[in-house]
Amino acid sequence: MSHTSASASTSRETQKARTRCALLDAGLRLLEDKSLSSLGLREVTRVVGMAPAAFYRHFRDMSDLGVALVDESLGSLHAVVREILEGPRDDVERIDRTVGAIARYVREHPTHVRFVARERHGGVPAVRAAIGRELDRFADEVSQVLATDEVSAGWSAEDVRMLGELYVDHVVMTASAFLDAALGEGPDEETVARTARRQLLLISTGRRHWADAASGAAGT
Amino acid sequence: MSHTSASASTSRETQKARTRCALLDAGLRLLEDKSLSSLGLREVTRVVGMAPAAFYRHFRDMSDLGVALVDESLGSLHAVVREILEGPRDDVERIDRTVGAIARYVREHPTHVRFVARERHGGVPAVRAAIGRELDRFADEVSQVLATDEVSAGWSAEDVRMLGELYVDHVVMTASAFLDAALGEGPDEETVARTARRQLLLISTGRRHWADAASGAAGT
DNA sequence: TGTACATCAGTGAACGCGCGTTCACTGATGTAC
DNA sequence: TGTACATCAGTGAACGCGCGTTCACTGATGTAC
Repeated sequence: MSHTSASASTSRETQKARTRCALLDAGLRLLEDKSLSSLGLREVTRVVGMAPAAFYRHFRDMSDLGVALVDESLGSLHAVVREILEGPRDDVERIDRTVGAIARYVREHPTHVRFVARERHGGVPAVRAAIGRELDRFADEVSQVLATDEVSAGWSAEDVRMLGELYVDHVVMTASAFLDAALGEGPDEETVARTARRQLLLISTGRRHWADAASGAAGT
Repeated sequence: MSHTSASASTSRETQKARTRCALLDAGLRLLEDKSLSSLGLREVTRVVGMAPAAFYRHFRDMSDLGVALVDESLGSLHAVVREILEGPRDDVERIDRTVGAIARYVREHPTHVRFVARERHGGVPAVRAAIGRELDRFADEVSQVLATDEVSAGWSAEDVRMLGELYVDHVVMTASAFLDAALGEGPDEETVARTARRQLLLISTGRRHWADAASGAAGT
């Protein structure tokens, strides 16, 4: 056995976890005004206050640290998505809840949101892939719940999925807009919220009347 | 006068323009697999085959070159947007035209699309601002045309604008999805096109029935 | 047309700097008995 | 409990390298007369 007791982590293990966390925090902070591909290993260790070589005890390279940041960022968002989906299904109420939850999430985790928005199409393939995979899982989850709504009766699986993707993309756009608002770029928070609510309402309206349109243009 | 004739450019001027263009081309090519903030001045001049110092005859720094690339990229997209907006207004036809035009644009200018998608939230403030400004202009243009559609009768200016933004955001998302398809990441081109068409159809449907929904939730 | 001068895109050498990675090491923590 | 050994997170010095920027320069092109 490598442990003194069954589940308690040794002080060496916890210390290592603490350092790893410090590296992730420092990375995220530095990524506020630059992209991952231009962030240096030495910059990160300098902020943490450790020797550059120690970095390799935790990550293979910066791209590896980036993937860890994706897990951290989109993991915390997962709880928010669940919260939105589990509430009552009334259109307007669900929209208010969604936009409110996004606004709060951005306010509480601005650096995570910034990181994901920036690296989603960024220059580090492994990180791009990790983000794409997570967002895909969100679309799955959303689609699954949407499928059980009354208004989705008779919808093809493909149509439900395209709606789920539309919602997920819209959430990402809105989060990014809230972030700009928080930084004084673009419209203020209340304007972003109002626009987002109206856009979601419009999508909901389309959804309610989908049967008419879809039958007319089936198969396109 | 600084010219021999009134409007013909001297061979010195044309040569300078050619070199500038070569720098932009080289930059765009190199930006296929990295982001602007990690692209070096020496990398660009090396590809063009000139001394690093000559770079300064054309751009103050890489961020300056980036802004020039934004103008080039979104300038060429402007023609496409006009083309879409000027055709017939029938829903399905306009949707087909839109998705087709995006697919063609991405096929013809993949590097420009990649660049804009990547730098829209990238680490270079001046470039981010330039892209934001251009996309805002697109939203203006789109909104202006949407406002004259029959179905927009009675819409507030704010609602028309939020719809315009929804369309522009959707175009950017779709372009980015087409690009991934072209590179073998994610679903193939035809799947992307079908999804995009259905999503636009859903938005159109919502638009046609907006009067009902908007009156019920006015002011939110 | 010819000549003398001005302009300026591009050169090439030099600079100081911070980078990623390697290596043998230290010393605290954990393990075996 | 005490002792001898193993593990391994973190150190600090060293390396070669490519970077952005500067500078005085060259020589083709353009201008004035």
